[in-house]
Amino acid sequence: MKALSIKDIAQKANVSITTVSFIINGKAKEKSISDGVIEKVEKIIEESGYKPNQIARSLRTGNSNIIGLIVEDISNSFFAKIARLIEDKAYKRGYKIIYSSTENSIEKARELINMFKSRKVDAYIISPVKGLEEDIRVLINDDKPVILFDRNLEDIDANYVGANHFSASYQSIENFVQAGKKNIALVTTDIDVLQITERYEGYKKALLDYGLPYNEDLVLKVHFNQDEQETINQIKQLFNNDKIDAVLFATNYLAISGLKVLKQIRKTIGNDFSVIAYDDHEAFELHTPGISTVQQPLEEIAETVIKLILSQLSSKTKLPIQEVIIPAKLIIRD
Amino acid sequence: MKALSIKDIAQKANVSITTVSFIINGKAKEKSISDGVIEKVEKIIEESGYKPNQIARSLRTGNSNIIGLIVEDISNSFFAKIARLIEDKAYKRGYKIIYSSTENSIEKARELINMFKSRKVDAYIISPVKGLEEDIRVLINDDKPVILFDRNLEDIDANYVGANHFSASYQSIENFVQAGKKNIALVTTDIDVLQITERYEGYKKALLDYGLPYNEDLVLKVHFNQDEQETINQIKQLFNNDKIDAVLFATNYLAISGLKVLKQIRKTIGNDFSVIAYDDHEAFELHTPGISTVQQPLEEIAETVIKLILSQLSSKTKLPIQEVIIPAKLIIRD
DNA sequence: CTGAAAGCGCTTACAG
DNA sequence: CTGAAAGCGCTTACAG
Repeated sequence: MKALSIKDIAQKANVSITTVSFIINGKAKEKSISDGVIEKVEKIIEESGYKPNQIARSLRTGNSNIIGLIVEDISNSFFAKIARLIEDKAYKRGYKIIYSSTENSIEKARELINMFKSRKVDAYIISPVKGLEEDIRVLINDDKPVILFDRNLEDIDANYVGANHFSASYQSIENFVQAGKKNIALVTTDIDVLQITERYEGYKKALLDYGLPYNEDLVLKVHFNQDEQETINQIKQLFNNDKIDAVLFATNYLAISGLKVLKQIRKTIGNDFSVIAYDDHEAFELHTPGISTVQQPLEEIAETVIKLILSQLSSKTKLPIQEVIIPAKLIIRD
Repeated sequence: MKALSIKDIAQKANVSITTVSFIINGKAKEKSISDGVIEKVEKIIEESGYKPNQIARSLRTGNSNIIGLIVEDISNSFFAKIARLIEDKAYKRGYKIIYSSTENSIEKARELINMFKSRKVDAYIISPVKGLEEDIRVLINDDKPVILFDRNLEDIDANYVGANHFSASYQSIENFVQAGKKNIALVTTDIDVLQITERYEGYKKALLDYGLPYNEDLVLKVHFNQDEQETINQIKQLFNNDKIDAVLFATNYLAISGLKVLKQIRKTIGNDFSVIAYDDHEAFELHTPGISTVQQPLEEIAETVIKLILSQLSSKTKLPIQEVIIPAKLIIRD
């Protein structure tokens, strides 16, 4: 059973495929097709269940009504939630999203961009890895709308939407200091991307401003791709230092590993030991006591990304580059 | 800057596009192209960075090397994890995955199938909603490989991979009974899909087998699409009944709502009150005390799905329908 | 050993 | 008010 084509519809209606095409694309009025013909063709399309072949349309027009979304890991709840919000919003505007995970690998990211390119996606939303600058530049030179989100790249002039990681991290430390904490640890990763280094800078700057010494022994940078067990071991070792009275986890999955450690070594979170996690997670609200978190405004990020993409998609001329920095919110729980 | 086409490569190499096409598709030997020509063309392709236009290829061949994955909600960690595993495995075999969420709406599911159809995906992996039977039947009649997973549909003969929900639910209740529980509650949803009704049936059968009465007041069926606050209120009301000494939550998000209630009403989980949650979640391991869960073997489900899809994709003839039921595991924590 | 040509299903500039 | 025809970039049956 072969699918119907525009030719079949044209034959059934006794008109040319040109006429059918105009009607399908809402250009009937503009091309002054008579009302009778419009009605007849629409009825036949309706009855036959004909759906235009999008592949053929893409080949001809060079676009696809598809936006490519590249994230680090779709199974991370931060990305899963952002993806879902972006999908919803794009869908309402007639765009579909296809997404894929880079797993923080340049090669995989590059392959994904190539795949999207050869599928002629109309625009790219990318949570990039370092080293991808050149590939992104090529897309931009090609006049493809590109929005980076979550993490920016230093050597590139691209649209960007993300939270103010430096200031969120700074505020977290400030909060600890005001509660009288003296030995504040940071658990972060060794990936060299801005949204992580900014959290580190915020940590350092806050210590400096409040006259606390920076102590290397209190900073743990775990290797990005390592086993969780390895991470757990390293955190356990860090927590051997019982001077530590507060800790900021730079990502939600590090915080989860950290909480597992605390459970294992039976250290309780309370007045003597405070925790803040970067990026919320359902486990944090449920935890006893509740875990304070830095919350990025997911809804606002998704909305801004889609708005920027759509305005670029509908604009004939190249729009100026925009960087939108959205404040993150510190939620204190106990 | 227009992208290169096969024509450009043919011109540069002074051969026909037929020759280039054969070389790209690894048919050079079979078509006995001379080694010199192969080398020359491959060098030009390499140097120019030429990538074949997949859209054109799809239009011509009618397939796409893309598998469509339709889930209920990609931001649910069960689906996010399955999606990621399937993506990895498919990727290694040269297939890309595009995924999208139905949000349990027949209309959205139907639109997604149509979108995938018009994009000529090669195969479908679907976590279906009831009412989609006819649409799925059309795909199967069209000789498209289709695998349902997580939940099966009653009136349809399709390949299926999923956990044994009845027996997992039965075992959970058995576990409660053996611990001496008498008033075991069930919190589930009102969606009418097999994987949910089977959990309900398992609950009832276990009570029956162990001589416990079935008490309607102990079963809460919350409405699928309602606000979480509403769910929380209903669970709170259920827990007013302080005879209840154990509760099985039929999904992980219901369990999360339930744990929030327990925290609010300051009821502690322990000897007097036991909890089991269906589908694991990071929050459960971290919870104090740890929450026992029914774990579906994600890895095995993903692997089986991909295997079935690939064997259908590579088989010329229609393969017999297979239903693979994989046991779920009850993990007891405290 | 290699190529000319048809055709996949559309859109659109041009013609009348 | 409507249609014939070119062309998007490929693959492949056929011919030599």
